Order: sequence, then structure tokens, then C-alpha cells
Amino acid sequence: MPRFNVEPIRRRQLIEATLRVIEDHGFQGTTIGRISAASGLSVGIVSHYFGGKQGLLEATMRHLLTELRNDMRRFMADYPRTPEGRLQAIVDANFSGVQTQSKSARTWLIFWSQAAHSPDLARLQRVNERRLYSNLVHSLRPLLPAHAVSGTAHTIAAMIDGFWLRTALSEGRIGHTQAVELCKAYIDQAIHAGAEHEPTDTYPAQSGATR
Amino acid sequence: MPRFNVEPIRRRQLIEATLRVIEDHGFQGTTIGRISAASGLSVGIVSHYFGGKQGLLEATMRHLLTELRNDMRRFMADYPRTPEGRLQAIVDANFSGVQTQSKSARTWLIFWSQAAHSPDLARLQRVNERRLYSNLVHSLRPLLPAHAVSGTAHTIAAMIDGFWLRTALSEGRIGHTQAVELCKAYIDQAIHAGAEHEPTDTYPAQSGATR
DNA sequence: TTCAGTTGATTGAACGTTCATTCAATTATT
DNA sequence: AATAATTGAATGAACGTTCAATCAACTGAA
Repeated sequence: MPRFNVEPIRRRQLIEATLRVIEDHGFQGTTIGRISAASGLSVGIVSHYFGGKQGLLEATMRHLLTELRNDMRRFMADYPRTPEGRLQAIVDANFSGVQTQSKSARTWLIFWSQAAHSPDLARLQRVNERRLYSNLVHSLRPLLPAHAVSGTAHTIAAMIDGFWLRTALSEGRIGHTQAVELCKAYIDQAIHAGAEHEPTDTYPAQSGATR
Repeated sequence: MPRFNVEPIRRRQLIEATLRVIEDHGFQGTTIGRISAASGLSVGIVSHYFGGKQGLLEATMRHLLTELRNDMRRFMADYPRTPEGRLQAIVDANFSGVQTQSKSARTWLIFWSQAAHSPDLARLQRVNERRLYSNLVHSLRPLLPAHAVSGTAHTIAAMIDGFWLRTALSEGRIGHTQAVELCKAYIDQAIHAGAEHEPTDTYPAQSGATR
């Protein structure tokens, strides 16, 4: 009996190997054989810990989503607790860490394209989408007239995804520094354009932080 | 010898069958067997006309890009030959026809994720990216101060891609009508915000249409 | 300390399935 | 009859899964 539970260690090894293999060989080239070679473990271990290849792939997707959420929380905690600060944190988090590495980029695309066929993945994707949207709405509400909030939130979300996609695909032609700048520029513009019309409804700082 | 060259007919049949199969079964589930069943032709025909599965897949990607370009040209021709008209045409073209059908949506994602591994696909993707960008720059130049053109073009491009992605993924939760509206709203906003600073450099209507 | 015993972790050869490709045979067209 | 087009059974390679065998860590009795 090993001193400590090896399960989490093995699971992490296999997930990281999977990311590496997808990056190197694409989704079609991602085989159990290659994953086991990359992890230094045997082929049988995948079934043992993940029930099979599909299970490992889903766990890998889940891993990416978890890391994205962690990045988001970290940035949220570090930035000023103002609506503007939160918006900055959202943008920065989406272009930092896991999201930036080309290792993950390919995998995200595959994740998205697979989501339509796996109800499980579709659910994860939807949760993620909603979280970003409601974060944005929450931060925009104090800054914009009510009628402009939803559209602006959708637009920012689309812009983040779009820049992310273009950054991931255009190896180096568009840097994420530029992407972050342009996202923030839009946000400023939207806030100022919106503020001209009418500042906002009247419950801006609702006592403290809601949750 | 058949009366007319059957080659273009067969090629089209196979490409359309491929799109149908990818939509129904995902990329992993896209096999020669299924494609031949969907097209009503035999399995051997694929090698005969496309040299193999890979050739058929690349031809399918190329087909999507061609249709996108055709849509773009059609819209460009129909809209007023003003900078604003061209911008509207660009946005509308990107959310019409092939691009909208969920049949193609999955395939685009796959195309993008595959592009990193096939130099051929990467080239196509880059050409497409550049064409959108330079179309945007060309239309924005008469409307914005020089320093704002590039960033705005990148932002519009990202927004189009982002909304397209979200429309494709969120089956119905975000309609492309809404996406088009929000893209155009941003463009208006950008033009007005930019025009405050300084209209533009002074060669707006360069005689006629350049090409 | 040593060692046989126990148990959970890990291995990887064997197996069966799936799939792309091939090409001799067949069909259709002139 | 001659030629172009098409078929689909046969082939072999690749892959995921399985599971009996092996290994490693630890226990407690000697």
C-alpha cells in the first residue's frame, strides 16, 4: 500500500500528458498509446483511472475549465472591488495562464467542437458561458443605463472569445497584449458612450459584495 | 463516356455528404463508410476523386471558404458603395448563408483546430483572416483618424468571430439577428467616437472602386 | 532484522473491432 | 467493342479495451 493516495497524482499526470499529445499530434493523433508514452505510464492505467479514453478526454476538458475559473477568481481577488476593476480582471483572466498557452488553445477548440455531441461537455460549456455573461452584467449594471447592459455584456463576451480565437490561431500575428488592450479600449468606449445618455439606475453599491 | 464530365457533380455530392456526416456524427464519427452511405456512392469513389479521406476533408474546408467569399462578394455588390455600406455588407455576409447553418458551424471549428497541423489549411485560414482584415481597414480609413483604424478593424474582426462562435455553440440562445445588431451597434459607436477626434485623412473616395 | 503474506497498483501482450485503402470485376455510355 | 466510371469484398494497419500476471509497499510473526 503506498503511503499516500496516488490517484490524484496519476490523474494529473495523465491529463497533462493528454494536453501535450493533443498539442503535438492533434485530436486525431491522440491515442492511448501516445498518452501512455508521454506520461511514462502504461496503457492500462487510463481505463483504470478514467474508465477509458473518452473519460480521460472529458476530464481534460474539465481541467481546463477549472483552471479558467481559478484564474478568474485569482484576478478578481487582486483587483480593486469596483465595477471597472472587475471588468479589467475579467479581461485579464481570460488572456492569462492556461488560456494563453498554445498547448491549451487547440484543446479548447476541440472541446467546443465536441461539445455538441457530448451532453456532458455541452453542459460544462453552457455553465462557463453563463458565468462569464453574468459576471459582465453584474459589473456593467452600475455603469450603464439598464437598456444597454445586456447588449454590452454580450458584445464584450464575444470580443473576448473572438480575440482569444484569433490569438490562438494566428501564431504570434496577434499578441494577447494587443487583445487585452483592445478589449479594454472597447469597454472604456462603451462606458463613456453609455454614460452620456443616463448614468444608471440607483442601486450602484449594494451595501457590500453580493456573495 | 458520359455525356458530360461527371467529376464536378461527384465532387459536390461527396462534399455535401461530408458536411452532413460531420454535422450528424462529429469529426471522429466521419468515416468513409458513412460518407459513401450519405452520398449514395461507393467507398472506392472517394479515393478516385480526392485521393483519400484527407483530400476530401481539405476540399470540404476549401468549399466552405469559397462559399464565404461568394457570400461576401454578393453582399458587397448589393450594398451602397460607401464605407458604411461596405461595413454593413461585411457583417451581414458573415452571418448569412453557409456561415449560419449549424451544418457548417461544427465543420468550421474543426477546420480551425485542424489548421495548426495542416500547412495547407493554415494557409487558407491565414488568407481568409487577412482578407477580412484588409476589407475592414479599407472601409474604415475614410471614417476614422489613421491611428484608430487598425485597432478598430481588429476589434470588429474579433467581434464577428466571437459572435459567430457563440451563435454556433449556443444552439439558439444567441440568434444571429442579435449578433448582427450588436456588431453594427459597435461599428456606429466606433465611428462616432472616432469622428469626434478628427475626421480622417483626405483621400476618401479614391476615384472609383479599387478593383 | 528478516521474511512470508497481503493487498492494492501497474503492466503490457492478446484480442476484437473499426477503418481507409486497394484493385479486380462490373456496369454504363458511346 | 471500347472506354470511362463505379463498385465493394478483401486486406492490413491502427487502436481501445481487457485481464491475468507482476510489482511494490507494507504488516506482523519469528
